[in-house]
This record gives sequence, structure tokens and C-alpha cells, in this order.
Amino acid sequence: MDAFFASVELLRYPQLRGLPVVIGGGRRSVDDAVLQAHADLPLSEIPAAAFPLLRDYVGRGVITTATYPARQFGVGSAMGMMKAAKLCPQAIVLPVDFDEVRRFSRLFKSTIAEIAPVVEDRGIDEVYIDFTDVPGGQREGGRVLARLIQRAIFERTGLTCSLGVAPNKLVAKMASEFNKPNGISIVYEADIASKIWPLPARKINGIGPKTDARLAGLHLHTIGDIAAQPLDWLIDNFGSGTGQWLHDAAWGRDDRPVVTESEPVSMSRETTFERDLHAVRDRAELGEVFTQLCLQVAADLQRKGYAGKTIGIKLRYDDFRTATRDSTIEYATADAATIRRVAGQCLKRVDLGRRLRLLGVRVGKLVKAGAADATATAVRVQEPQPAWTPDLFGQ
DNA sequence: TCTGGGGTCCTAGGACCC
DNA sequence: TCTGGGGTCCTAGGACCC
Repeated sequence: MDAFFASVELLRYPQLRGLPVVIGGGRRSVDDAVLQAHADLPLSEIPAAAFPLLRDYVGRGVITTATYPARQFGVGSAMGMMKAAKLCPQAIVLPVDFDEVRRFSRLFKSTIAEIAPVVEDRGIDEVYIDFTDVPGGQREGGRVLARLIQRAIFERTGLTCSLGVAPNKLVAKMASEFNKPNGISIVYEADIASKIWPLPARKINGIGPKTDARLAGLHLHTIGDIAAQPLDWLIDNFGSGTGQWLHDAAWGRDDRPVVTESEPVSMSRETTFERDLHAVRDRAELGEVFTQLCLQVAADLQRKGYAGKTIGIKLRYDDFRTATRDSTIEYATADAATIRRVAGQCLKRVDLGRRLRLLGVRVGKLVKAGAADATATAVRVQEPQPAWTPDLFGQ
């Protein structure tokens, strides 16, 4: 989906089309107050000049999505709001409306599934679609079906998307970026050298900043540079797994299937504080946040019908280092008090001398509640609990 | 006043078991 | 003097993705 979060907002506020708009941040942006001042007007008639600007933003958020006019200024996803404000102070800031975004996510995915049922979820705004067995899926190299899907999504949602059609997921993903926004791109096997090899190595899904830097250190900058290396050389430098994968990826080879079903592995909640907190000096505040996170994870698990055996915490220090601790218990649980107790024990195993900027709670090793394993769980949860002891936050 | 939140997968060492 | 070899599970950290 093209600039998904921002495009969803522009459906509500069409008067902002063509303007630089960024979505993200949230907590401390001035949005609500400004919009409430125009509560008497329909949303689409609130003057653009009334919307909060990036230059007035205060807080630690990052940009989730920027509209294409905002991207002209160098503003983009994952950039800190304060940094973005320097590049484009006049951009309008809107908070993420997750409920609305999720609603449109379900809508575009179900629209696709009605046309081409083999769909793999790749997050809120992206999917892989298997065209192989869709009638007409091969016409014009897939362009006919791609156009049909694109049109159906637009008619259903008013949103545009970009599609890449290729012999496998790896190349299709790269192709999908060739013609954004609202584009379609077809890449045949014979096009790998001309269309894929000139691209920066970073465009391969799976090469991030670290691998990219390592590649650059070996004077490999484009995908073609990687493809030109002997397999043995790549294996010597990156190990057998990564070396083989790099070689395959550079040659456009990928045999991963489109996976339509998957079970979650973990669920977590985390939060970054508005200011760094200290375990002792801000004990009450941290304890409150910690309890809330445990309650939220427990609610998520219960709502989705899962329980988990491994309970863990995550801290981020003021210097941005991250620490995690986890502990596996005998039975799967989705109970907030149990999660709080085990996570509280984890907290005792980590350095709490430094200021913290983030706290998170995670439950892993999930089993479906109601499965055989979870029936035993329900019984065992009733077993006597260890005596209550206050944890580090005094809860 | 740099740097969100929710995920997956991989690696590597140690415990433990046969 | 010499101390197997596999396998699985747990834990911590890190890379990466949307």
C-alpha cells in the first residue's frame, strides 16, 4: 500500500492532499486540541491551516509514514520527529489511528483474497500473492491480474497500491518498488541482470544496515557486485548460510512458498517514556507502567486465545543499549498476575542503576488456549502460587 | 531533547540427557 | 593421562522487517 498510514488519514482529510503530512509521534503532538477547536465542522472542512505542524512537535516519536510531498524534503519512515522537524517544519503532523489503519488493512487484504486466494500476510500494509493458479494470472506476465487487484482495492478503499510481479517473492518485492506510487512492475527471469543487478545491495529484503556496511567494506555496493562473486568467496566471508543466501538472492533465486497460515510465536507490549526514568527515584511511576504492560499483554493473549510459557522483560537504557531477560515456567499462562510475578523476577536479574527510556514485557512459547496443552494449563493455573513477594518496583 | 512498537529468525554458549 | 558424540532446551543478544 502506498504511504499507507498517511493515505488512510487523507481519506478523512482530503483538504490535506498535496501537502507535506507526516504520521507518527502521538503522545505529545498537539493534534487533539487543535481539532477539537473545530468540532463544529465536518472533518473534511477543517481548514488545513488549523492542523498542527511538525515545528511545534515535542516528544520522542518517530515518523511512521510521510506523504510523497513530505518525502521531497528528505523526511521518511523511522526518522525521529525532532530530526524531521528540522528538514520540514511546515509539515502537518497527525497521530496514528491504529483502529482505522487496521480496518483498511483488513479491507484491502480481503479484497485481494476474493480475487486471488493464496495470500501471505506481511504486516499491516503488505502481502505476497501467488498468481500461479489464478485464472488469467499469467496474462501479460501478470499485469492483467495486477491491474484488476489494484483497481478493486481502489474501488473498495479509495487507496492506491503498487504491485511487483516476478517469478518469486524476493524479486517481486523489489519489483513492487519500481513504480511507486500506484504502479505495476513486471520482472521476468531474463530481466535480473538489467533490472536487479544495478540496484544497491540494501534493496534485497534481508540486507539491512549492518550487512550492507560489511558488503561495502568488501567493495560490494550493488546486487550485481554480489552476483559477480564466486559462491565460495561469499561463503568464506559470510559463512555457509548467509553466503549461499547472498549468492542466491543476487541471482534472483528464491524458492520460498507463499505461506497463507501462521501461528504467532510471541506477543509483547513495550513503551518508551517521555523522559528517562530511574528504578529507584521513579519507582512508583515505573511500577505503574510495568503493571499496565503486563495487563495489556495478558489481555492481548486472552483476546486472541493464546497462552505462553516464556515470560520476559526488555529494557532500553538512556544510552540506547538494550537488555532482555526471560524465564520459562512449567505451564503456559495468559494471567496478568502470573506474568507480572515472573517478569518481576526477571527484573531482578538486570542492571537497574542506569536510567531507562523503555520498558517492555513479552510472552513467548505460545500455545493456543483450548488446545490439549492449554487444557492442562487451565488446571495447573489453579495450583497454589508461590508466596507473594514484592518485586523491585514494590508491587 | 536523535533514535516507536510489534514482530520473526538466527546464533552461540551452557545445561542436561542418553 | 585423558577426558565421545549427539540431541534438545533455555537464555541473551542482535539483525532485520513492516
